[in-house]
Amino acid sequence: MQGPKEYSEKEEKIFRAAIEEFAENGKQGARMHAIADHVGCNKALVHYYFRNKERLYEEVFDFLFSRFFITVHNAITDAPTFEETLTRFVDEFTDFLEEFGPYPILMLKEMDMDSKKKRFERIKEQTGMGPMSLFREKMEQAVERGEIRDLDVRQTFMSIMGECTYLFIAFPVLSLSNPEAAKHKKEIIEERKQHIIDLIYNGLKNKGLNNRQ
Amino acid sequence: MQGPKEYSEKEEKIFRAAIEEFAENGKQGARMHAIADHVGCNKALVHYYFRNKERLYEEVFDFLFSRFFITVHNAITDAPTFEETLTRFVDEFTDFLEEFGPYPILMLKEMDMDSKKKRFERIKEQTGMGPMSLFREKMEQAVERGEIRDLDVRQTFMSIMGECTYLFIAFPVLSLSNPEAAKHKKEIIEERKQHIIDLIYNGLKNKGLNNRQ
DNA sequence: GTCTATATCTCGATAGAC
DNA sequence: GTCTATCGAGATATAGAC
Repeated sequence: MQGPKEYSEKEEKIFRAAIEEFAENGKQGARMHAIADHVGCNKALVHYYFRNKERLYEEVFDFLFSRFFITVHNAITDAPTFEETLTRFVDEFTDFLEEFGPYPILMLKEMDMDSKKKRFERIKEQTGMGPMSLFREKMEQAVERGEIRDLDVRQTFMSIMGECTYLFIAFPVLSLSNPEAAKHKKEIIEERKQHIIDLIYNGLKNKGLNNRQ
Repeated sequence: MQGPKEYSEKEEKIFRAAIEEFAENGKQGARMHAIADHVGCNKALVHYYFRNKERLYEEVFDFLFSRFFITVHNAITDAPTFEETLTRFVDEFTDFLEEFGPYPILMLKEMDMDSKKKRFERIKEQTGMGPMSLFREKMEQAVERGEIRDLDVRQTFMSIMGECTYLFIAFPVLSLSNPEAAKHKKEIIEERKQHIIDLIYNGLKNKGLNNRQ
């Protein structure tokens, strides 16, 4: 994992710890001393590198947000079938969630509209077409060649994102009925990917007029 | 909306405000004075009724958690087709999320395993069979009568929950590209319900051997 | 039950030695 | 760059009048 700018080794460690701490406890719940402890240094050093909590949070937010955006963007590629496009998308987005947890998604609530809009625009400039437009393109092509049904693009996009994200939200509850879930996390994640691809692709697939009620 | 115990009028108002405040800002981010302000009373009164922040939070958690559990439980009913079972489930669960936001779901992360397990068991006693077992029953019946495919129950359950929940997580982002989203929230929610039911049911439906690749 | 005033505490932030 | 010590803001919590 790389930070957004060039970080010294210590700085990088602090930044990583900050990502974890914010992800675990939210903006307000995060504790500067917890970040310091995790790295094995003093609070003052965290302030030395990142000035204050607000700036540190913003830097973490920017990093995660652009990572998220770029991941989703890159995950939508050309492929001969929409099934393959979907497979790659679910695969890469889930891997992203595995690395950073569902927090990058949940963070979006914590920013005021203006900041969000600004950051959104800035990243869009860097990556060209937004993820949604890209996804729309692939879906519409698949509809045209008769592979899938003509469903609302936004809704479908939300469905995929939701199915992927939910595993990581529900994991603590999953662990209740299956205490060893944490051990088999990798396996569970791979199973989940397959299920999502199967269920969604089947839901989208065009089965011809006589099969559509 | 009813509180878990018998509340006096004022107590109930404070409790409601607390739900909102915790939902908006998380456990640590919530402010006692914000709750008091919202009700139009003094901080001291909040303490008078609920002793301290920790207890208040736990009471809110318990209330939301059992509401969630009971909603999901009641939403899974007998119906001649699985499509109807699914429709009712998506409808009721989404309404629950509309009322309380995605927070009840996210709160599950904030409790330690032991408390969670205890609360889980307690509610299970009250409601009899857990939601998952109920859902399993309905799905297996539908598989037997050839209505739907034989997919993993847990996975399918997660898929539905995820698709429903995500709208409320993504809403702040939705509002970015569509500033009037907040105004049409009701409409958007109803559209989303329809999409979810359509996509999932189509994904589950058994199309006969020759249509299964 | 409800308020004002205040005590107590937690945590972010800074000063200053090394 | 890194630490110790400490300040000060802001929040929770309590005491005590009404």
